[in-house]
Amino acid sequence: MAETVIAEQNAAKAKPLRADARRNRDRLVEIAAAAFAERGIDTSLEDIARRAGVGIGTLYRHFPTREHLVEVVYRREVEGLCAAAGELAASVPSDVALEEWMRRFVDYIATKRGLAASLRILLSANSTLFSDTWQRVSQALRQLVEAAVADGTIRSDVDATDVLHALSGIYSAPDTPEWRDRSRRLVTVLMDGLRFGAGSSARSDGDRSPTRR
Amino acid sequence: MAETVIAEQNAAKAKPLRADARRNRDRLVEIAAAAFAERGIDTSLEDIARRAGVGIGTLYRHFPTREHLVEVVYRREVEGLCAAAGELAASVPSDVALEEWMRRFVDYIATKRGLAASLRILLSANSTLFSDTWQRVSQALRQLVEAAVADGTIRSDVDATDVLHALSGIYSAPDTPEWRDRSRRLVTVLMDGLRFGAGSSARSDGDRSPTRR
DNA sequence: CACTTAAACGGAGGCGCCTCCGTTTATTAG
DNA sequence: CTAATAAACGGAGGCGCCTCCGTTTAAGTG
Repeated sequence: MAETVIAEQNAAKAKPLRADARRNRDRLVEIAAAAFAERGIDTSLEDIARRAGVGIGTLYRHFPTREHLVEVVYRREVEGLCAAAGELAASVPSDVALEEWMRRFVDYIATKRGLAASLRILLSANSTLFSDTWQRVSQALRQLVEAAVADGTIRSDVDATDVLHALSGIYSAPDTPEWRDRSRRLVTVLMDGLRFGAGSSARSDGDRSPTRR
Repeated sequence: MAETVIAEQNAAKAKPLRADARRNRDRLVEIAAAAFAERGIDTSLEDIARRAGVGIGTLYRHFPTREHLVEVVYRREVEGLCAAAGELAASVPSDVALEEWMRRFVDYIATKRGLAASLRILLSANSTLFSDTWQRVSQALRQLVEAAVADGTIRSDVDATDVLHALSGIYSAPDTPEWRDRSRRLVTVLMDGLRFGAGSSARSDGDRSPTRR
């Protein structure tokens, strides 16, 4: 029990996987992600298989244990969040990209709140998973912060680590009903502070920061 | 999931429990202790009920969750170990009592080795349980050490904390096949060291310490 | 195409979990 | 001793877990 889950095979290695297998696997992960988010990490696997329209045997062939499935879903979500950093950076001004990404980060954590206990167990039983995802998130944030500093849209006397520390309060905050709103407000405050000492350029949107909600 | 298990109701409080109920409960704990030791913490609860000659419903009435049952068994065993300290102290010379108790401690840990992972989860999910048992064990050890120091059967420049530290290496040692023997040998070495600087009296058994197996 | 076969599928079945509730029994009052 | 009753019993039943294996199918081969 609680043995470390093997890291997901990074594409193209070992076996290409048959077309139907790939399809079923992807569908399972998708349905599972929705199910976990909606009904918690203890959702019936049989139910997930049913919803995905495959037999329970198929689910177990792809994911030998519940933990395997949870890990894959978790990694996929973290990956999605981090990939959004690149897309945002490419489509909106750097400070807006940073702000929007932090909001999504809050939303992401919000969906994980209910799973806290179970996730903690998973993460402590699988330290690779923990460090992998933490590293990935840091990297995404660094990309955004450095771009914004380079553009002069936020002050230059901060770095990604500072922002990460500022954000980390979000983790430790108690799980109250107003948690999400409070956290989003904190992001706004943080961004105002970051923009405050920014270089001369990029201040065209003088009304964005004070926006509430 | 993983909610803290309520501390066992200390005798005589709340409800005296009907005779048959008390009997069944005791029997369940006893059988469960054997089953956990023998087949691991994941043993089927149905099987435990079966062996105890009661219905599964009875088991669940007494122990609403698997964790409740495990906790009670665990506390009972720690209690037994610690109670042995008093008995030993009353029946054999103080240094022998200390030595024998440490051997039992090693044996006790040995039976818990296989359960390490599950126990860690239980202990981290229930900090009261952890501190309670740790405190209880320390107290038993202190009783023995102080008696032996007072008798002059072991050196007087050590205290229970020192011995506890010396013993704690046992916890961290890797779980190899020869673990038990090595640990027992360490206890012997430790005792020799403790006796070495002892007061004049109690050296009648000059051949006990060097004994190997 | 037809054929082959390794790969993938899926569900029946066995087992354990846990709840619910009709039945039995220890205990107390008379 | 008998009756009353609260407490305890215990197992059937519903559900989920997971394995095993007979059936189906995608993807090469001639």
